[in-house]
Amino acid sequence: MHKILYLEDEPFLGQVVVDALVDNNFKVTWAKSGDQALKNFDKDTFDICLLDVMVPGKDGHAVAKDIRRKNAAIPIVFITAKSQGSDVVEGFEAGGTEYIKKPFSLDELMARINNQLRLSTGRVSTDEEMSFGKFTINIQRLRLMEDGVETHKLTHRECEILKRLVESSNDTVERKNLLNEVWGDDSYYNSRNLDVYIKKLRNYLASDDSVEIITLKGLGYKLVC
Amino acid sequence: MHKILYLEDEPFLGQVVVDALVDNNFKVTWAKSGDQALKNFDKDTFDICLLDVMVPGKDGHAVAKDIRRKNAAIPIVFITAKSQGSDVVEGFEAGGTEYIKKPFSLDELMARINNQLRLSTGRVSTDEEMSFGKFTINIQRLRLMEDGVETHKLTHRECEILKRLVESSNDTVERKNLLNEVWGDDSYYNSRNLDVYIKKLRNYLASDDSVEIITLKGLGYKLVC
DNA sequence: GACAATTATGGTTAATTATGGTTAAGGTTA
DNA sequence: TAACCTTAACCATAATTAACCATAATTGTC
Repeated sequence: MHKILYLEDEPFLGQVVVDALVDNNFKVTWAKSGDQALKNFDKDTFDICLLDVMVPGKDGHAVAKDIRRKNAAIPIVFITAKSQGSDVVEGFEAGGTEYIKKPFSLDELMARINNQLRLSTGRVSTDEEMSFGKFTINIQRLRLMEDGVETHKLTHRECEILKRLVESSNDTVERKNLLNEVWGDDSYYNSRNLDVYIKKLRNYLASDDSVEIITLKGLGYKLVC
Repeated sequence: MHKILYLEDEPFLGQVVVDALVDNNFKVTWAKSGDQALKNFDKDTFDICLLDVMVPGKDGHAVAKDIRRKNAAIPIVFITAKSQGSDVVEGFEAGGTEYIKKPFSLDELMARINNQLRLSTGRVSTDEEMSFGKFTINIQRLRLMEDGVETHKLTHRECEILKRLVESSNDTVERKNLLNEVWGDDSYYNSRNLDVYIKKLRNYLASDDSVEIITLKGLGYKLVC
């Protein structure tokens, strides 16, 4: 989960953006003035800043300059109503890394923020792989391999669940946690759904006796290997 | 890649413009005085000159006259704060082929420079390019290259979608975001339409096994490489 | 505490629904 | 007209829901 510092004085727009950010799994600190933004920046650590330029008092550009002095690397995204070139230039001078003009769609906003985060964290791809028993799963490509040979393509649900079990291998994964992480809620139907996926995964893993998904009835599952 | 000679004495603006030029694939020589610009012009060969008129000492117009004497064809673009007609006339007399008034946006600047290059050499050059696996896409020219060799022309839609996937490579692009960004709405028909484009892109990318467009059913796509 | 009765939970398989894949036929526009 | 985009029709598969079965956990009774 990424932490974002958001500077916006308009309550309506601010609430809409905050909601969108939260939906997209950000931890949001919403500052309503430049001074408040800087105070928050000192108190906590953030992954990215989203600053509206036109706020009363210390504006977004001024805030950015201060932030940039303290942190040379953090991505700073500006929101502006002005669409003049000079404003963009000023923004880049202030240390901004991206610019969004009002009006913007929430999708566009999220795309730009994610893009900046990716750029800042280094865009290394690293095929993420995890091994257990004679199996290896490739998270990026949704593949299950046995002794290095691909045996199954996984669907993204299958992969999510298996990944979660492997992460905690030889340790219990609580059913309700699994449900909440994969589906976002632990309703009855999703619970039945999970049963179906566990069955599928057990079939995939049947060829290695040393690997088992153990049921802890009333609690959860444990992948032993 | 085109070589550009840039005369500018203001360090802030200069750095912003240099960064933008580099981002757009130019090799930049940044001179901070008229004399230095002329020295550089003699030492190297350039495809275009970008001269701020108002610099101390030998100004942009004077530099242009000298350059024009040595090279009758090279495009010269002036940057000026003055917006008076007389200044423009003087610029053209000095051999300038284009004029940009401060304040300007970087987009506008790039557009004018590209325009001049196109006029002078018959081909554009900023060429925003993105690479992944053994592929490179050229956004302006709508080309897909494999190991530097053009293999496909892309249509506008194909390019937009591929660009979006590459921007977020190894990360999920949600279907609804993709639809909203490319078509502006995520109606049923556009959704079927997207399927068709994904199919086309997969065909284009089939020759490199390390590059894949992964489907996350119910969620979106992910280009892994 | 032993035991069956009951209940809760998960297993298994199949049916249903939603989503995406594929190919081709219409439209549009330069 | 050719290139491109959109729509359509049909197919394939993933995700979900349903129905029924099995068993562990709990409860009640002696």
